[in-house]
Amino acid sequence: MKIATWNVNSVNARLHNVLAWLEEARPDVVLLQELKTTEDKFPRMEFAVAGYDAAVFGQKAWNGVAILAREKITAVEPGLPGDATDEQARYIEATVGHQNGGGVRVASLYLPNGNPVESEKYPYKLKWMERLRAHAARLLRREQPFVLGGDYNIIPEARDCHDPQGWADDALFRLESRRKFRALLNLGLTDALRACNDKPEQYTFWDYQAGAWPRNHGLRIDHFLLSPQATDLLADCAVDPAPRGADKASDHVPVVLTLRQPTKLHNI
DNA sequence: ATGCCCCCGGTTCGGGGA
Repeated sequence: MKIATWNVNSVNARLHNVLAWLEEARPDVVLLQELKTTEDKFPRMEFAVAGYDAAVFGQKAWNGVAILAREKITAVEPGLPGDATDEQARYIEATVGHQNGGGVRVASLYLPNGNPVESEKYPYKLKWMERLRAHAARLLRREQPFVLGGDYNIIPEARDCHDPQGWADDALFRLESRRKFRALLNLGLTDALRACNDKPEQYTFWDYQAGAWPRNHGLRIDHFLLSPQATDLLADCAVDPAPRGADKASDHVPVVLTLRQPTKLHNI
């Protein structure tokens, strides 16, 4: 099963880029972030024609997350638990396939940016990360495969940034943010890319400004975190930088996770 | 130190992104 995550920076502005990539990469599941539209304006029909069912948690102009899948999507839960007053559409979770026979629980998440750090946006980011940790802890008690994929807005380590010193005080890289990310890993979750690939410059984002893409001034901020049961199925995880070079590109590129079928485990 | 670029809503500029 191929699962991709991609912050598309407006699903309607990016529709042709996304459809072209789906046809080429043919993932089974796609976790989308930054839809920048409401559910009624989501291009559901265009994705259906391409072979994908969709679960959408949208919002006018900002945020918005979705799950696309070739298989049936069930048990959809929009919103991250832990704060009934949170109106930002940044989390959607669902089951793809049959949970008891090769299916997997997946979440598409768009973690708050948190800049500027002296504003109320930074404590909102940190609290959101605490809510994510509490929710992940509950999911772990099910002892089943799950995948938390999305734009985490966290640079985990210096090798994941073109200029670590320049980003030292930024909400994406300051120690307080990275400590919260490590707390997620410390639950027993696995950063899938780093389980497969130890190389630097595995960037997933390049700013539109200042020639960041041609200069390769990137960040690795889009991640897949896997439960132990999903990690046991991990076959591969890799960034696909090619879409960043297209016309009208998103500033993020897809990360692709490949899981083995769980039934294969019985033959080991 | 700031803006560069790109998207949205809603009008030709402001807010937000990272």
